[in-house]
Amino acid sequence: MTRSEENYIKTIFHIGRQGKEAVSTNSIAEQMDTKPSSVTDMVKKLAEKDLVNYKKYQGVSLTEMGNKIALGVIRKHRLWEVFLVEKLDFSWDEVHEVAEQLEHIKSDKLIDRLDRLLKYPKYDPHGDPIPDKDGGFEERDEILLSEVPVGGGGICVGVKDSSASFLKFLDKNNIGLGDHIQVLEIEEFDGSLLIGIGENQKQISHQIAANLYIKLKEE
Amino acid sequence: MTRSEENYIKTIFHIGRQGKEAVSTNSIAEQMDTKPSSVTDMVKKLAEKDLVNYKKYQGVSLTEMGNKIALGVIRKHRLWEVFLVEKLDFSWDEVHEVAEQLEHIKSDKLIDRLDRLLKYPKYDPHGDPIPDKDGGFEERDEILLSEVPVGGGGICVGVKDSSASFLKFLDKNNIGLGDHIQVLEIEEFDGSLLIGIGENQKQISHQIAANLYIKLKEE
DNA sequence: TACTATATTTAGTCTTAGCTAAATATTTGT
DNA sequence: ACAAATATTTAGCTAAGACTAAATATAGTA
Repeated sequence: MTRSEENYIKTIFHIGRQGKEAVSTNSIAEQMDTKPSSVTDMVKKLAEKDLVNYKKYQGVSLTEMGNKIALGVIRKHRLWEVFLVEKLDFSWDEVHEVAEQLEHIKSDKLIDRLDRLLKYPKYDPHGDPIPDKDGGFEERDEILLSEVPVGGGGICVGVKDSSASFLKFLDKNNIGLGDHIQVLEIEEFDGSLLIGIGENQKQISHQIAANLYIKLKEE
Repeated sequence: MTRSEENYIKTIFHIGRQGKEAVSTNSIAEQMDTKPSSVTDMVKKLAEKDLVNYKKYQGVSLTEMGNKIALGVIRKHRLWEVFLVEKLDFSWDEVHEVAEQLEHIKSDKLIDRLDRLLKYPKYDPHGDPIPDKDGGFEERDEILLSEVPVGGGGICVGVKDSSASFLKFLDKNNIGLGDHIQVLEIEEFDGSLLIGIGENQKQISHQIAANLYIKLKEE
């Protein structure tokens, strides 16, 4: 697997939920900041290797094998992110770029030992689950804060958008994973929310709420 | 800098002592397991970028800039080796391959923080010095065990050959960095040595001795 | 349903970094 | 000093992965 092949596989996985859905040539091109024609070329090559299912004009999905590879790359990416935050004191908005490089390092031993060093973490710094060695996923039952009705609330467990700008915004506003959040009011006009977070109250836009994952309080 | 360019620069540095000496096209090709014609191509490209001094048929040396880049790559390589051994329990014969990949990761912050995590090590697991951020080297006054006269001795501080096979041999024979070694006899016939190592005595070939660096006991 | 807009693929080109074979320099040995 | 051996460079080819422009398929709408 070349670096480039791995990146295509990973992107196909991310766009079609877990690579099961067929995704369009254009969506891949857009996501990877490349041209549709380049995507077609690569997709043909991946189809040759039985990593994707591809029929002209019908979109692409991952095969069993392709899925395994995607999960492997994602596992590496997320473990490195944990490493960068836990061991090297990176902030959660700084890790992505570097992890994009580190995820392509080839060494099973390296990644197993890294996993051990980090004490087998289940989630990365953005709350995304880390696949285990066999590609097993721990899906959480979480919903977006924008879906929580007035009066409801829970623990903030993840972000949907993990762009640096969003993460920096959260830092600036003292919103982080593990925080207890309650929805106090929803503004009819623009969908903005008044939330209780810890001891404080805050007004946040609908867009913010639509990018925070909440685990509802049990029972 | 592409990965390939970095590897050429690094090789030129290693062959000509610190890149000062002009090295031949063929020696680069041999070291990198590639063809002389490929070396010529790349060397021209590096000369364009002012990273090497190159005159047709006269060999190659590093410029100031080329030297800086070489030291940066070597710094990264050796720091990663320390990380693999210290934090992930790799053995010293396993680190090279993985470090060859890790040395090309681009992030100043990453390498500075890694340095800090490892407590600013001065030497890698094979006893080779780690350049500091500005390319500063701490050269040790060390000599090869094969150069030590009968009766002399000191501390084993490094290996010249760091191939996996040699390092495994040393492990098998309980010879490691930090060991105190004394030369008791040198066999005329084949140059093999009888050495005292800790409490024990051992017979080793000239070839082994010619690949162990010794720091002579002071005064 | 037919026409138009959009999505996708094909064909041909470029760059990087390799290669082989042939040409040319340099070095060495007598 | 000159021929033979060796080292190096040049020329032309290849594969991966990208691009542009042109061709073709699909989808949306009147």
